[in-house]
Amino acid sequence: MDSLHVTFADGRAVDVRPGIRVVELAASAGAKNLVAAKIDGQLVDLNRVLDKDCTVEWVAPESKDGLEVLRHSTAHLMAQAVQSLFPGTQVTIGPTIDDGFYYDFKSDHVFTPEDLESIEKRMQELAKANLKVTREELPRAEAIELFGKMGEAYKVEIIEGIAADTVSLYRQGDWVDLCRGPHVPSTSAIKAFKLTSIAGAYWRGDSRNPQLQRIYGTGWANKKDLEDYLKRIEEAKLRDHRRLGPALDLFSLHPIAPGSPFFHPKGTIIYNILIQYMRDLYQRYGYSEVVTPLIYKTDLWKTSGHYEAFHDDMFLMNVHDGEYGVKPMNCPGHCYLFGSRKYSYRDLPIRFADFSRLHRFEPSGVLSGLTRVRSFAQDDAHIYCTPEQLDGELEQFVAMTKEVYKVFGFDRIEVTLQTRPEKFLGRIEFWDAAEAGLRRCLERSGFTVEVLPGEGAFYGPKIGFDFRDVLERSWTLATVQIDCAMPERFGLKYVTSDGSEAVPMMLHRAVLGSIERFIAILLEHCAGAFPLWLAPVQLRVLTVTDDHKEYAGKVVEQLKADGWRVEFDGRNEKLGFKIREAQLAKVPYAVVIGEKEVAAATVAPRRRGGENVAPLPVLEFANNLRAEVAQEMGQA
RNA sequence: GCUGGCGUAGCUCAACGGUAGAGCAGCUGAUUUGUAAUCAGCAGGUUGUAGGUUCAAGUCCUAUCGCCAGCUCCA
Repeated sequence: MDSLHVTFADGRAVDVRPGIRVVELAASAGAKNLVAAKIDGQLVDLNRVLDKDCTVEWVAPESKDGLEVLRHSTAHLMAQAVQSLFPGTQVTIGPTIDDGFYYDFKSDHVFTPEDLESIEKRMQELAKANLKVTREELPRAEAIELFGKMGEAYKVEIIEGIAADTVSLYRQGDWVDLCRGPHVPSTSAIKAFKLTSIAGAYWRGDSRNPQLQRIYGTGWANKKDLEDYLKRIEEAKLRDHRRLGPALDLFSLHPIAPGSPFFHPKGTIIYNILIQYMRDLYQRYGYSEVVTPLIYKTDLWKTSGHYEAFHDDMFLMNVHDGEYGVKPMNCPGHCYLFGSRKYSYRDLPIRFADFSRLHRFEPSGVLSGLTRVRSFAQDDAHIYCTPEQLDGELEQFVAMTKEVYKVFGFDRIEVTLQTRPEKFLGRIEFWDAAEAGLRRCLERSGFTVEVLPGEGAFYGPKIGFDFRDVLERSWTLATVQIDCAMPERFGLKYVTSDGSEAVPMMLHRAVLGSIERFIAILLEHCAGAFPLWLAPVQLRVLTVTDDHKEYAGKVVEQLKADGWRVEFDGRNEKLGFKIREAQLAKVPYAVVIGEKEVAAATVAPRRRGGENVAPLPVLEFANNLRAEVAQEMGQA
């Protein structure tokens, strides 16, 4: 065979000599500005040699694959820079992540923010030096010897874990790293990057292992994309609930109670509306709300299994006659409630809803605004049902979740199925049945699902509905979990149709998740501009001059009597100033009252954002508001 | 909890080891104003806290609390 048949992505085909390198093929095909190629669907270096008929697809730096390659190569460039500046530093792993990359190092030197600047500078020099990036393959044993000689203990450990006979190395200049690749053909292809932060990270992600130093960076195809990204991050910070919440006077945090938010009057309005919204849904979905104790003797959690698994995360206290604990979750209490009387299969399902405040002693390092707190409430409920009712209950939960998220406009949901962890309670056959039930439910739900093996709770598998905050961090809001342990541990029974006793199925579920976390995500989702039905202040009545205060006062009373949350701004200020303040406070409507409105007995509403509504009588305005709320809540 | 960074007025930020300052917010007064900032004046601080070094500490050191980024964990 003296020629190879190459087919391009656009359908064109050429015959080329065997042994041609991809980069030469690109040149002859007129393809420019490439970082890699896909041969038969597999991402490869441009220096790869062609030895058989194949299809070829070019990978531009801006493409998803291109950025992946580029960022990976940038991570290598960073590692090279770090090792040249700080001899003795060992490299470990350096993968790409969303928008960038990181590399974990073991070094006696402690990296500082100033170091990032010098590392960046060295990276730029190395990029400019246009070092050829070359791939070579080495037998496993030789690679182990090579990295062993270099003092790269972590790399040796990685290679020892690789099953293949040969491993691939990448060289650029005098620097070499173990890597699967592919990489850019030369360091000069790396044009736009920035090192962003330093953090600690455990080797292989295990806190029992040595802690490494991780340097994060972001990398892009060109300077403009980099600038755009940095700008996007800056803008996202403006939507951060930790900034917006206090600025809008919704909540605050004080060192006197770390991780335990104070909700101000305006934040409390939102808090209570969310709970009321769930209560209304509960009415429709057949839940029964209960109120249960906050503090229990620790025997409760010894029975449930939480004491052993959760001990360090609980607020415990010794009081007079023994050890008590503040509840970190509602389930054990609900089990007592369920067990306190005899239920028949005819009573099931029983759905106990509970908005109790929960306390968990989270490690100080994980506390963050409202997303990770030590004191919170959930729209929590536990469902006790027969095995036959399981699928129906799961289906109902998914329907409820979909209904809720539609109202809030949450569409970027990531659904995960989290299965049995290494440490678990209960019988394996329960777990298998439970996981099968969750899988059936998800298959019918239409969601794209990611399975996270071993990530389930210690008492059962779960489905998580995750959302991202403005900084792209993922948080679980809704969750449904099947309990494979607690009903049995608490000796729960119900009477079946044949008069015998059986252990009920138990589900844990929340739609909003923690109210605190939900408010955080909601706040960032709408950038503080809450929809009318949720806005803590829905209307602000503004006077043009003092002459209009009397009529405006009557309008305020009328609107309040009609159930609206109204503020009155009758200050001696210019209208423009008051409008500006209402706008900055993100009040949905500024209701302007001047001479014309007094004369015509109307109001002149201005929507948040600037749109003016034609003046109309107060009651008519209120009717329009009612219609707007109904539409927001999907009841129109 | 671990690693690193940061704590100055209500907020955003200044201040070489040498008298803690500005803008906004607040208060007082003037101005009576039509859809995103009227003007003037006043007040505001044990520089997170506790030690230490120094003639002198917001600045240097130690401890501690909190916050931020990430890791481990998690609604």
